[in-house]
Amino acid sequence: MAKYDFKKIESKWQRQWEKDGIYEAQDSGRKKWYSLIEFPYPSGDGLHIGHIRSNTAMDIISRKRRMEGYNVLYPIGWDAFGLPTENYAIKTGISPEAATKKNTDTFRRQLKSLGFSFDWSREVNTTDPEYYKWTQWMFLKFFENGLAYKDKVAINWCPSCKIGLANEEAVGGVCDRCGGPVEKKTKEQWMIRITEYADKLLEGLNDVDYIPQAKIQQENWIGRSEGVLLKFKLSGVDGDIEAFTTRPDTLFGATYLVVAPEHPLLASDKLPIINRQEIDNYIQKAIQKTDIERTEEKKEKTGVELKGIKAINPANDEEIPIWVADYVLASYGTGAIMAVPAHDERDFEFAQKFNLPIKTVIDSGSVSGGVYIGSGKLANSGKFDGMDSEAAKKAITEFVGGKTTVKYKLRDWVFSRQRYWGEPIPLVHCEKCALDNPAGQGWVAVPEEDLPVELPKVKKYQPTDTGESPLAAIEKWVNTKCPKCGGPAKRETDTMPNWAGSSWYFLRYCDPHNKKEFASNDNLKYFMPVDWYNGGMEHTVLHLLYSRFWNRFLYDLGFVPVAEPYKKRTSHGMILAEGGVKMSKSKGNVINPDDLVKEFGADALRLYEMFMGPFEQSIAWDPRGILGTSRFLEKVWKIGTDKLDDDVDGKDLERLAHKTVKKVAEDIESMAFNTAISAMMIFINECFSREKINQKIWTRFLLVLAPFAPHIAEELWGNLGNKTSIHLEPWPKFNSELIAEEEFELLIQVNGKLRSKILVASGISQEEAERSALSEPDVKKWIGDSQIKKIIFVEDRLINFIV
RNA sequence: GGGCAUGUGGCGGAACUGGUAUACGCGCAGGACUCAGAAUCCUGUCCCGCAAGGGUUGAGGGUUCGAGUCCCUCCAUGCCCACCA
Repeated sequence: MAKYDFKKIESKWQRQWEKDGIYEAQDSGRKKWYSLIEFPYPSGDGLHIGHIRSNTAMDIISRKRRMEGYNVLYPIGWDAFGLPTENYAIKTGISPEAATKKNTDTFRRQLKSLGFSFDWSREVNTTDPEYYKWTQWMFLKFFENGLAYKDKVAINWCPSCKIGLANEEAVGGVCDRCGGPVEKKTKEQWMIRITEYADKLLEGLNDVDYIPQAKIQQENWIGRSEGVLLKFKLSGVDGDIEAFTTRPDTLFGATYLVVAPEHPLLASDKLPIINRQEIDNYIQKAIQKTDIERTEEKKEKTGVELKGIKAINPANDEEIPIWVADYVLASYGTGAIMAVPAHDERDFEFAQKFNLPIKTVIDSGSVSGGVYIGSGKLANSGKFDGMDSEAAKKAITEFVGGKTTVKYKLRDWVFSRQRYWGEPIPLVHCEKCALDNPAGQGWVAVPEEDLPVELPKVKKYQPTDTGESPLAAIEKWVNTKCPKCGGPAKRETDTMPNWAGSSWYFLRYCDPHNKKEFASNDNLKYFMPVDWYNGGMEHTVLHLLYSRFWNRFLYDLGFVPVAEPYKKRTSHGMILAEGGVKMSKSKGNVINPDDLVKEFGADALRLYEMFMGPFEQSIAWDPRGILGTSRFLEKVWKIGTDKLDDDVDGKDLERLAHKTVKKVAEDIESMAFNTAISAMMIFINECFSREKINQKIWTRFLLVLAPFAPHIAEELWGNLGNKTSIHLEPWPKFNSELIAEEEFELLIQVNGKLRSKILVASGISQEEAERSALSEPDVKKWIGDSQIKKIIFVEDRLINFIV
C-alpha cells in the first residue's frame, strides 16, 4: 500500500486545480452563489490560524454549493491600508508598498497551501491605485451629494510623538507608541453624514438573515429613541434652552436644567451670569478631559450653577436653576436636559450632591423615596394628576407645545486620518473658489478623469510637527491647480480611514478588472447580494454598519442593484492560545500554520480547526488536537487504498453511509462542523473494523468528505479511475427510507427510572409495547405487586410505567 | 451600571422540538508488535460500591411521569457598550 504522502498529494492537486481553473466563477449563466469572508489585513506576522478557521468554514460551504450545481463566487483580496504597516515604515524606512507586497506574497502562499477554493483571478488589493481610484470616486459621490463635510472634532493627540492616535492606540489615556499621556486636540476633519441613513439602516435589518447578536448590536449602535423637544424660556432675559426627553410625563418634576459644557448658550456673553469665571474654569477643565477620564470619574458627578439666570418650567411656570455639568453630553440630543431627580438615577445623584429639590411626580406604588424610573400614575402634576404615564406623555407634550422627535446615538463618521498609508481624499482647496462661493468653503473635487489621486513617494513616513499627514510635507504634490478655475490650489493631505476600502470590496469582486466602472451593472445584478457573509464579532458593529451604509448610498444613486448587501451574516469565534489568552508575538504563543501544514498536512489542519469546537465560540488552541484528525485521515487513506471491493455486501454500512451524508449535509448548513466531522469519524471507525468495504458505499462517503479535506478526497477519487475532479461531482443524496431503522431499542422505565431496554420493530403500537415490556423479567421485578397507575408511551422511544 | 453569551469527565466538547447524559477527539492506563523507541493495533477509562444498586450536567428551588434542556433566585466566567436623558 502506498503511504499517505500528503505533501506530494496536496501540492500536486493545488497546482492542478489552479491550472484547470475549477474554482473560477463565471460572470453569468447558472444560478449563482456568493460566499464571502472578511478579506484579511496582510500583517507582517503572516497568516493567523484564526483566518484558517473562518476561511475553511466558508470553503466547505462554497464547495458544497459548487457540488450542488451553483456557479460559486468565493473571492479573496487584501485590506492592505493600515497602521501597522505605516508604523513599520516609520520604524524601518521600508516603504509601505514594499512591505505590503512582501506580506501579501506570504499570505497568498499560505492561503494557497491550505487548498481554499478561492477564485484567485479576482484578487483585489485596497492599496492598488486601480482599486482606490474607485474608493476615491465613491467619496466624491458622498461629497457631491452633500454627505461629506468638514467639522471640528476632538482627536486623541500625543504631544511627544506629535501624532493623532486612533482610539485603540490611546487605551487608558496613554500613547501606544511612547507611553506618554494623551491629550485632546480639536482638528478639522472630513465627516460623512451616516446619521442621515440611520432609519434606512435600521429598517434594512428587517430583510436580512443575520445572527441575532449582530442585529441587536447594529440596533443598539444606531440607538434610535423617540422623544420630545421641550423649550424652557429663560427668566428675565430673552432666549430659551431646548431639551430632549423621552419622559415628558415627568415634566412637573423637572426641578432644574443641565447643559453640557460645550453648549452654545455658554458661549454667549449677553447673559447676566454673575459667576462667569467659575463657569469658564469648569468648562475649560471638562473639555480638557479625555473620554477615559470622563468615564473614570463618572461615579462622582461635578457641575456648577449658572448664577444670575433661571429657566421657567413650562408646565407650572416655576423658576428653576440652570447648571452646567459634564454628565450631559453635547453630542446627544440638544446638549441640554431637564433634570427630574425623582425619576432618573443620574439626576438623582446630582441633585443629592448639590442639594437640589427632588419632586415626585410618578406614583411608584409601593416604593417610597429614592428613584423610581418606571411608569405609573401621575402625582403633583396639576390637572394631569392620576393620569397614566403613557397618556400623560402625549397630553403634557401638547399642553406645553413640545415637538415629538427622534434622536439617535449614532454619530457621523469621522473620515479623516492624518496619515500616509491610506487613500488620499481627492479634493483640492482653492482660495479663489472659496471667495466666489463661500458655501463650498473652497473645496473642489478632483475630476473623475484625474482619478486616482495617487499616493506620492515620500522619504519619511513621520507625521509633520503640526500633526498633518506626511503628505503635507511634499510641496510638489500639495501644490496643484484648481480643476475649477485653474488657479493655484492645495491638495487635501488627509487620507481615508481603513474602513473605506473595506466598505465596498464585495462589489469590486463582482467585476475586479473593470477599468470603466467600479463594477458593471450586469455583473452586480448577477452576483449581488452576497448570499452568506461570515466574519468576526469584532466587525459586527462598525464594518458591517459602514459597508451596509456605503452600499445603501450607492443603491440610492442607482449604482448598485440591492439595498442590503448581505443576505446572511454569521460569525466565528476566535482561536486563542493555550490557556485561553490571546495569541501575540510578545507572548511568544503564536502558532505558525506553515509548521502545521508541513508536519500534518493542510487537510488535517483544516479538519482540526473545524473539529476543535463549536464554530461560533472562541476556543483555545490544543497542540495535540490535530493528532486526532491526522489519524482520521490516515485511516481514510488506508481504507481508500486497501479495503475497497466491488462484491462485498454491506446493507448496514450503506445505511450508516446514508445517515452520515444526511448528518454532514445538515451540519454544514448550520455550521456545526464539529459534529459533521464526528459523524464522519464514526463512519470511518466502522469501516476500519471491517475487512472489505463496498466501493459504491465508499464513494458516497468520499463526496461528503471532499469539502472538508479536498486533497485526500481528490486523490482517492482519482485512484478509483475518475478523470474529472471530485469537486465538480454532484452532491450526494441520501435515501430517507433506507435510513429509517427497522428496529429500535425501546426504553422501559418504571417511575421514570430506566430499568430495561428491548429491541422491537419500529412503529410498534402502545399495546404491543406494553405487552412486550411487561413480559421482561427485569420489568416484572421492579413493578412487583404494585398497581400500575399510568403508562406513558413515546412512539419509537420509550414506555414509562407509573406505579 | 446596561446588553449579549457561557457554565456537562483530567481536557476540547456531544445530546434533534424535554425522553439511554458524557457521542467524537485528546489525554491517561493495560496489552500486542519491536533488540529498543516512535508509529500502529487491541482493551479499558464520570463518581461511590465486591455486587445488587445508587449518585452526577456551577449552587438552590419549581413545573413535569420524566429536566443538561423549560421557569425563578443566586454564584462564576467571557465579550461588547458604557452618564445616550
